[in-house]
Amino acid sequence: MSWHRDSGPGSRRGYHHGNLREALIKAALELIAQKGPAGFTFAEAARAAGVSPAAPYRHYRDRDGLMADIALKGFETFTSRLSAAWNGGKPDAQTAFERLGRGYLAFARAEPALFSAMFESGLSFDAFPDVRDAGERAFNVLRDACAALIETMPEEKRPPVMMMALHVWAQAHGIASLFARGDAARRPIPMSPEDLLDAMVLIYLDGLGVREKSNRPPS
Amino acid sequence: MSWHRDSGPGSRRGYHHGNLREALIKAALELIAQKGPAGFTFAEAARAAGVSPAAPYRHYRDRDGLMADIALKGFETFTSRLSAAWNGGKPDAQTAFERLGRGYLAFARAEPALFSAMFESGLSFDAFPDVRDAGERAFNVLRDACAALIETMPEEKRPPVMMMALHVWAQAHGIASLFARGDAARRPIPMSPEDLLDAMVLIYLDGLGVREKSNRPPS
DNA sequence: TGTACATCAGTGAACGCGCGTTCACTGATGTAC
DNA sequence: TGTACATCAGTGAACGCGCGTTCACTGATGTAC
Repeated sequence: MSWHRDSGPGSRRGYHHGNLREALIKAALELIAQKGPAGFTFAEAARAAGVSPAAPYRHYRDRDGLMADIALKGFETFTSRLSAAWNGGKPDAQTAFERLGRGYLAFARAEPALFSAMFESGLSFDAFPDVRDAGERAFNVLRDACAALIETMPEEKRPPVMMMALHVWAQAHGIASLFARGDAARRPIPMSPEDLLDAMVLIYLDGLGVREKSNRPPS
Repeated sequence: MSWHRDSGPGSRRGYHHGNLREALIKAALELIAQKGPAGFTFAEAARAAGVSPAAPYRHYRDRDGLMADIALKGFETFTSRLSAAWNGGKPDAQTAFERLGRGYLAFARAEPALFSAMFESGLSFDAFPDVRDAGERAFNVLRDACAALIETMPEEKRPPVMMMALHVWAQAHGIASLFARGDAARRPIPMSPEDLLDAMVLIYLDGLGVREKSNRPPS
């Protein structure tokens, strides 16, 4: 996956762009960041990539095809960021779990354009099954982390993994999309979204009985 | 707030529409429901309302003005639905609280167009302060319910109202926007969103210590 | 190593279309007297 | 009760614009022999 054959400032590109797909994605992301998930057109992305309006048709069926590719790459990036945050559950599951939540928010803040392409672009998952699959792989990082955390619990108190994973997803997603996103739709609150999520997850884990009572700090 | 002076099937309307604002909103909502929050144009809404493309300018500055009015009405409806669900905390705070959560999901499912206009239209709250205010009134229903629930707790265990309200909002909103919305962006899960939210909130309340241990059913 | 050829990935001109917006206008309604 | 007039809420024609999409084309690249 190389950039322009002859990249670098001041270089001339020839008849072939060399990396139009990536250039279109990059252009679309910048436009989304400026104007929201509906804020770009096929022609505009082509113009921003320095290419004729017909060129994108060599790579994408239509605007939705480009959008789906963006969402796909978004979920892939998301998966790797979440995996890195979880880091195999080291040094212990609870610490890593907290990092995972912060990783979710960090992504929403750092990549608002990807975030809205993934969750708010209105793409049909049926039309783009590979996007759905990529989304599931991201979810699996959360689910595996929940499974690891559940492993540390006494057997008779263990909740269903799927339920807990969906709960944690909804919590992180709720905070991210209401308070932590890096765009104009963020609602201001008098505390950091990270602290808010941390507190919520800790209370939730207490409710599950993950932490021993003796470990609970006074609230 | 009347409908057409001469409403009813087969009736003729005169030169004046009589209720163009409401007709435009209704048309826009139908278009949003079909094609997402970006899925209508000013001209299209006018056409759907049976009026010339210049007519909407008598009522709205531009498309965003109409969108903001939709979001405003959405928040007002949302507020009254949530209030009705809470119903003054009767017969007891916990029961009413559960109803409140279900009310949140019911709104997302029944009014996906309003929901996305309110939360995903990309409107700037700074440009439309009355929309922000209406959103805050909806939030206040949640906050007041949390305050009432906190009242039932022993004094030394009471969490900050604002924190709890934001937690509950994020939980309900996360479930609603991921799993309960009434449009194509809903993700299928192997249980009802209502049960999922109920379980999450109960676990969260357990974590807070709202319920006595003796009352906890075996998980 | 050279050459012929297939394929790939662009061009640029063209088209029909619908949108946003404006304008002078006009029909309908409300009100002062 | 009638009349004159101000105001409101529409019309419809017009405009420039950018979009999506197509088409025949062509420059660049890869490969078989």
